Amino acid sequence: MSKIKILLVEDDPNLGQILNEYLQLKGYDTVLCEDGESGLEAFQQDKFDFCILDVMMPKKDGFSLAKDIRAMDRQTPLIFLTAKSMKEDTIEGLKLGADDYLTKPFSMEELLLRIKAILKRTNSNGGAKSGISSYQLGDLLFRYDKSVLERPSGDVKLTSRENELLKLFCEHLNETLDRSVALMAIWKDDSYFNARSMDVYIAKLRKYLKEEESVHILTVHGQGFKLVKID
Amino acid sequence: MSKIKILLVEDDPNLGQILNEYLQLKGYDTVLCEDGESGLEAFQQDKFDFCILDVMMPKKDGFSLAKDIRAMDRQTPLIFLTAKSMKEDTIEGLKLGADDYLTKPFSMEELLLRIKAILKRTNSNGGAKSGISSYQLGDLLFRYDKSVLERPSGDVKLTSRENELLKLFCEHLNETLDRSVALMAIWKDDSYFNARSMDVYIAKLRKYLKEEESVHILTVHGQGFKLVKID
DNA sequence: GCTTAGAGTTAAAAAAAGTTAAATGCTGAC
DNA sequence: GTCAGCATTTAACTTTTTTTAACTCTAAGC
Repeated sequence: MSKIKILLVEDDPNLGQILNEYLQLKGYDTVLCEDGESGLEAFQQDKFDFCILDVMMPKKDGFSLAKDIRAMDRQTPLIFLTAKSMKEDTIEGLKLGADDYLTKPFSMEELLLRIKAILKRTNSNGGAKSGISSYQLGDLLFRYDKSVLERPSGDVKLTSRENELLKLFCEHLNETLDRSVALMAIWKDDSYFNARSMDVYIAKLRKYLKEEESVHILTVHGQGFKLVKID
Repeated sequence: MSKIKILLVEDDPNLGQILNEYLQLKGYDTVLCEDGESGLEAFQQDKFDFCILDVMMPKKDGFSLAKDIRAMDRQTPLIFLTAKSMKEDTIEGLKLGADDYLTKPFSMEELLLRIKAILKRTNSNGGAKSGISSYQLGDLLFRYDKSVLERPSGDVKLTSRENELLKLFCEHLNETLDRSVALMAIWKDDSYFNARSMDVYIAKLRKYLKEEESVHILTVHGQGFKLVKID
């Protein structure tokens, strides 16, 4: 089993340094970023098993960063560090899908305990580390783990782009998925050509989903797409 | 617009009584239940716009009740009342989909503020999570979820602007919808050109609705438009 | 009744998305 | 290493959606 990889985003160089060294000492693989923007870049570049985000940071605060991370990925555990015990912040943070919350000052042991508790929980109850791995879409069953879309008329083997894109849609079921979010999540780069490439994949997915009446990808012009399931 | 209906579940008779009277005084329609089980029955019986649940209760605690409510209904706002500031509880509760959290003792004003804030938020961000996804307009059925207006003479596929605008009208049925409100809601920017663009869409919607005699978009000169349905 | 700002109508321009196929890139078998 | 086969990107072209513009009509104030 390889090392658990943690993204640590903390603007205070002292604290950041200390946390970073401590976590590495404890056997984690860490990446330390000094602000929200570089944190986002790092998250797009690599796969992480855990995120620790400071709330107050220059360029992009922790909540904003969490929102972007959550748009790309729904399950990576995420905890916030904050200066004061602000109830409003706690609630905001937790609604963004945080798993926990630490108020400064906190002890290293406390942080470690929280991390372990969360990893234990997410690893055990989800089976695999990567959360949900299959989605029911009417009569279709999308098996992300197997890259297959099981249909009454016959299964379709999905390519990795198709697979990732459909998963992203499933994670955002009935919500608009912004073009840029999808592009950054899958292509790691929001550019004209990648956008056109995505359009091609949208067409492919539509073709695969065509036989299921209750499921549609509809386009939100100028913004993105929405996978809609009607119950 | 009718009164907002709140389900209040609180086992302490004193606090329950006080909250109930206060909320009614403030113009809400309330139903008070003394335990989780009767709370669940009440929720099954009626439609509510808001739920306030005590966490510690006999028969069925607030979390269990919340879970049951969420199983039936994903969007009705829901806040918890709890005796102590227990972080674990807060997190559990928010993961069940709570919108907020109040620690006893709290002031009536605080409760009221939270309720208003949440209602405002959930009403405004309509987009993805808003409950209703289809509207009956005489013989026409507007299916927001599918972006389709179903008419006896044949269905019309709506573009995303048409879809959003018609939904906004349906949400404001028989009320004047201000130009600026619609522009901000859909175009995110209240400017001359967007206003003219909207006028073009008004014309399109009128054309689509023409065959249904009982439904009209009428203009309120200098202010906005009003979707009127005659029963 | 005249004036004017707001709204209605229509069509063209511009931007975004859909479609299809060819070009390119990648991977694994040989 | 080379080649076949598939995945992905690029490209050219089409269609749809949205915006802009020009012109007309109407309501409200004077």
